[in-house]
Amino acid sequence: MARRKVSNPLAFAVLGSLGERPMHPYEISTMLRSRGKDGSIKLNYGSLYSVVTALEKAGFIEAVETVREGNRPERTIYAITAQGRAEFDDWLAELLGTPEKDFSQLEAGLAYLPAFAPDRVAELLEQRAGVLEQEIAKLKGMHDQMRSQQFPEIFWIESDFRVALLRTEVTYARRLAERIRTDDLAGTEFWRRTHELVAELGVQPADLLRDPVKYFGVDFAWLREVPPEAR
Amino acid sequence: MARRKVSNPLAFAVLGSLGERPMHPYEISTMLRSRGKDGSIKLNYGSLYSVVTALEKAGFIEAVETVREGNRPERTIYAITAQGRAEFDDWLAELLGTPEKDFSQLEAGLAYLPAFAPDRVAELLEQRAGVLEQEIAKLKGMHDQMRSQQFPEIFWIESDFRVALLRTEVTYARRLAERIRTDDLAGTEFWRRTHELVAELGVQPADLLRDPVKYFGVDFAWLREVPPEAR
DNA sequence: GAGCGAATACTCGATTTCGAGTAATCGAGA
DNA sequence: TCTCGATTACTCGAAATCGAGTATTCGCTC
Repeated sequence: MARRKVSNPLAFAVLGSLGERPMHPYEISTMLRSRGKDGSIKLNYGSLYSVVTALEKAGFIEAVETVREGNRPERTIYAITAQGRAEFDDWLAELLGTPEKDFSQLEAGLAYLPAFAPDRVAELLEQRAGVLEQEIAKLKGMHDQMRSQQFPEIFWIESDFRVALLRTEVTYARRLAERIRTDDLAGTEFWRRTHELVAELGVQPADLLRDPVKYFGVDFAWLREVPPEAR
Repeated sequence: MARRKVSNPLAFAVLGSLGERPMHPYEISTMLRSRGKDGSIKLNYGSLYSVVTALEKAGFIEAVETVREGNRPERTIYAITAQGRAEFDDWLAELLGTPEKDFSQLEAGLAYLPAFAPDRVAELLEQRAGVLEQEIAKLKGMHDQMRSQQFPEIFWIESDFRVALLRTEVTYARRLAERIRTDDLAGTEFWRRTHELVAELGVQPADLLRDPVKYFGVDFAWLREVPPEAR
């Protein structure tokens, strides 16, 4: 069985919301949106309702009332249980205290950099940096406004952290693009040459590495260190 | 229909791997592991085989051969198709050039900070920072070794980026813990007091905000700016 | 040469996740 | 008063995800 009975982060948000007061699912979703928490925790309706059902089955929340207004669908109001509070407590402690691997899309892309020619990569990275900068500016605008309203920082600290991550990404992307363009990145010449040869001779990159002396005029020491299964 | 026919990042890695040469699925998995790409792209067997099937159905890869060695299960060897190459190309360009929102667990945790008392939060954040520092040290050790072998940096750049992200997280966590402890974070006193009152009086946090003058002796200007659905 | 742990190469089915679709109501303007 | 877009409140089924389980073989030691 999975570590948590309901492991979707949205379930964590549901527990957190119901910890404040009983609500019906749709109300949880609007509250999350209006507080901007949907920027930190992925919210979608399909997941919301299935997660609520799962939390109920696990005994973390319970239906306390169903009301019907006019001809609208019934709204079931849920409240958190004692086990639910314990689960939320444990979960928050884990989220804060125990880092678990996040997978970022840029990381995935970087893992396959050699597939593109250096200049193409540099261009794309600069494009990314530009978009991210706009995103940062937007967030900073919101922060300035909240700060000017004396709105306590704890209520939007996650967004501030987000800015820190985005800044790191922008800086990294810009810097990497620069290093690629100036051949400062160790091995860029080899990388560049590989793509030239592939374009000129129509061979596969793997062929080039099978006979480096022929194609590059040198034997790469590091090639000998690569275990066969990574070839 | 989803933007991509097969959207799991592992599918991207499969396309990237088969772009080098034809392989059978298990071989892809061992190669990803030995190259450490499984640190950047989540790899698990269940997903691997279903993703390979989906890629085949979409025409991005095709079975070229099935071999059987001894009594072992048959291994089906797949190769990438022209459409598959186009898809990989498009996908990599998107991963690099177009940022898409990543959700980090710390961000999710920070979104619910007010639920814990300030000191508890500071403690957990410092615990997190400690663990992350070990992780960073491990990665840096690997990088030093690869650098000393002259192993081209493009082949492990994603891991270097990972270190940049982890560093940001450590710095942020340490700094935030410090700001909480020293009441430098705007609103920390209010936050601290809230938890004291909840502990002393046994009331709900929401009740305190319903009559701030009574509990805090002041009226919070920012409270009036909070729209009712965020209450 | 028997025993055993690691590696090989998957399979399976139970959850989870998703997001488009639906259907009613409300409010603003023509 | 009629219309039309936005909001409310959810449903549904297809697709994705997962990770534990299985069965074989290899290499090593005792």
